Amino acid sequence: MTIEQEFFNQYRLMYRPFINLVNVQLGKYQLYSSQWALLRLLKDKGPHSFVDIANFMFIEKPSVTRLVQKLVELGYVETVAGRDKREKLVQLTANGEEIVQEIQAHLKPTMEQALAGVSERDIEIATQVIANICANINR
Amino acid sequence: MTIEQEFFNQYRLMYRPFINLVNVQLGKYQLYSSQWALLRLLKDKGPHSFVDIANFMFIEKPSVTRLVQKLVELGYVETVAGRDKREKLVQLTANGEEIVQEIQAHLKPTMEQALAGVSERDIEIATQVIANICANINR
DNA sequence: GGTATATAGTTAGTTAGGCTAACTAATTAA
DNA sequence: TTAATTAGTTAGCCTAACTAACTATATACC
Repeated sequence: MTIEQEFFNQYRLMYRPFINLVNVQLGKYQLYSSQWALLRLLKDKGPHSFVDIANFMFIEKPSVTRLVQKLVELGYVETVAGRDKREKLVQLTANGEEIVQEIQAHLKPTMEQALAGVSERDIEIATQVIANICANINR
Repeated sequence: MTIEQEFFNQYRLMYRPFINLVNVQLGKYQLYSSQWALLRLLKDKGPHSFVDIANFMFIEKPSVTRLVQKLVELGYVETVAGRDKREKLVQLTANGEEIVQEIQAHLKPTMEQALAGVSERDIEIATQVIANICANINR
């Protein structure tokens, strides 16, 4: 097997165990990892329109609608008027801001344990490799 | 954001685009990436029981049943008697062996292009990082 | 200005790819 | 010989996406 195949093999193999682990931690907040990914995006980069979110997360608009609906129900995000009457911006509520911080702290030890024994340098390299692939794929 | 969070963020972000890319390539063979993962396991490591497959792929037994059913339909794998009357082993058919080789060749350029601009050394490091996380999570 | 086209978001229905619970058949331990 | 364990299956559920087709608003073209 080539090293490319080996990489993608390992990549795929890790996905389910990882998502399951995160989902267990998020259960406490009635969240799933997809919703958590959106909360993190809003926290890191501020309010976004539905289309922007779709582009950032590499998912389709209807998927964004559902994610946002659920997070609105939970009171973690809200929508406000955008640049014209069509556009809506999604942003964190005050409660959402708090919850994101809390979850981040809650997840930290789990993430650290998952990466136990891996040097910071190697984590950074792996992150960069994946970012490069993302860029290559979504060109 | 910590480097751990950054890594997992990137990791998750790449998943769908990658799987979609692979699935498009596999469409030609009426396969999805999950089925392809199983074919590759059988190719690399020979016949396995259902329980072994579940353990190797980190999925549950019923999921294995469905994967195998589909691959049997396609004529790529077959089941044979195992060590006792309960156990069944899954193995590639002659046709399956051929198809795996063909698909591997077909996927190669796509995989190489996805990893364009990434050094072999970094790919290996990234693979090792992910393997370590897998080991940490599934302990 | 009026019509065609494009854009933002929604709704409805489908899919991949998992899961758990509960089952049967065969095996092993008490 | 009876109870517990193990291998695989069936049925039904769930997440997290997808496409197609829709409404409402905005822009471009003649």
